[in-house]
Amino acid sequence: MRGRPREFDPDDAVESAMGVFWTSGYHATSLPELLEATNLSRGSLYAAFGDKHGLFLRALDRYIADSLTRLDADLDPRKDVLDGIRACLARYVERTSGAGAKRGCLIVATAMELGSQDVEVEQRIRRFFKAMEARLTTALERAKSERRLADEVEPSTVARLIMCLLEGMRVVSKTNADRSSSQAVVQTLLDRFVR
Amino acid sequence: MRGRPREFDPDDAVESAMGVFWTSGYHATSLPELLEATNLSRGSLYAAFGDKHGLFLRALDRYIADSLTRLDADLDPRKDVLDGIRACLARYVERTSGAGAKRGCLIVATAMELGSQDVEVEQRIRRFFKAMEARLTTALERAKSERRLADEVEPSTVARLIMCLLEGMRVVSKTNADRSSSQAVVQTLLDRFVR
DNA sequence: ATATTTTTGGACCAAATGGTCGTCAATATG
DNA sequence: CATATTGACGACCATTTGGTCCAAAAATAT
Repeated sequence: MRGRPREFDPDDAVESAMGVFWTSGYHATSLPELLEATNLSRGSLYAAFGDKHGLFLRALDRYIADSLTRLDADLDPRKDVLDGIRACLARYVERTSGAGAKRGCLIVATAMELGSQDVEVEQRIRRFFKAMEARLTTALERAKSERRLADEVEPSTVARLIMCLLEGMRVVSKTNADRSSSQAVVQTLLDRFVR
Repeated sequence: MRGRPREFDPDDAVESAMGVFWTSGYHATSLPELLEATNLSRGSLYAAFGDKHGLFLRALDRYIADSLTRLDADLDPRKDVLDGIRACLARYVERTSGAGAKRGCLIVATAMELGSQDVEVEQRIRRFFKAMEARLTTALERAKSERRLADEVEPSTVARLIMCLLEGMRVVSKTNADRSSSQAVVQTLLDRFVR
């Protein structure tokens, strides 16, 4: 290609921007903050991403992709199902304790801040939850077929229950990052639904 | 009292403001929007509430008070415990379906938007969750003493589990307000924890 | 070496932001 | 009635907002 090559890596910029949006939310993040975090000038940023909203979408997409990647790693079909589910829950327990908990979750925050006002965002959030629910459902169906899930219970319903529970933990732990109570909740859940 | 009397009811103004914050969030709500919703002039609003932040705190306090009032009504100690818990859950199912679901929950939205950056807000949110958890715990202890709660299970842990689940439902239903799945989740929960 | 293409950085902009203040109106008190 | 006190209103303000644009620089292809 002709012309002067880019001096920055767009993916790095997206990652930096993601960090700012993550800690501050969309509206509370200003252009100057974004510029400082990404080390870009206004011109470069707008040329590369269109506008603040475009950059946010990129950041959100990245966050979602990362989340699903971790989920897939935890629920790897080659592993023992229950180990996978436990790993997944354990990860959320970690994420809802200590300093990390205060940072919250970009998806949850975005769902609440823009979920019903920005169609592009709404679509992404909905897809994420659908994807997460689907992965959990698959895992639970596997558990069920191995007779390791409680009998009377439907995998898809439990999947949604777990998803809501985990996301709710992220909300509550924003102002109360108590590890042990998250731990206890997850343990109780497992006790009642799994064998 | 001396001087010209107020022409507006501050509580009405707070309620109107609450509505705007509820649908748009703190940062996305502008002064002009607040002025239109409350029918106040800038001068009056600032004289009565200090600033945008002060008005928001009042609105949040009101929302919290309303929520706890409803919770207390549902979990009325004079009623059958399980009926109370069921009523409480049913209320959340209602709130997470249809148009109302898209509006979300001011507490959850505020927790995510300001929870870790605004100490006054953080305090209020934390207190709310503590209060909600405490009420649920009390109800569940009553259920336990009546042997209507699953045996191996601890009321305080189940209380937190339910709270997280309900708040998580509010998050997920922001972009997927499917009544029947909320219904099924709640039913499954009851099936596994209650007799 | 030159022409071409693209990036860069920041000056610049209009609009919107939250917030203040002075003037006038309405009531209570003497 | 006169005065003191408070409220209402909107003009006004400094700052910040997201966004545009252009001149200079830089790097490639010819």
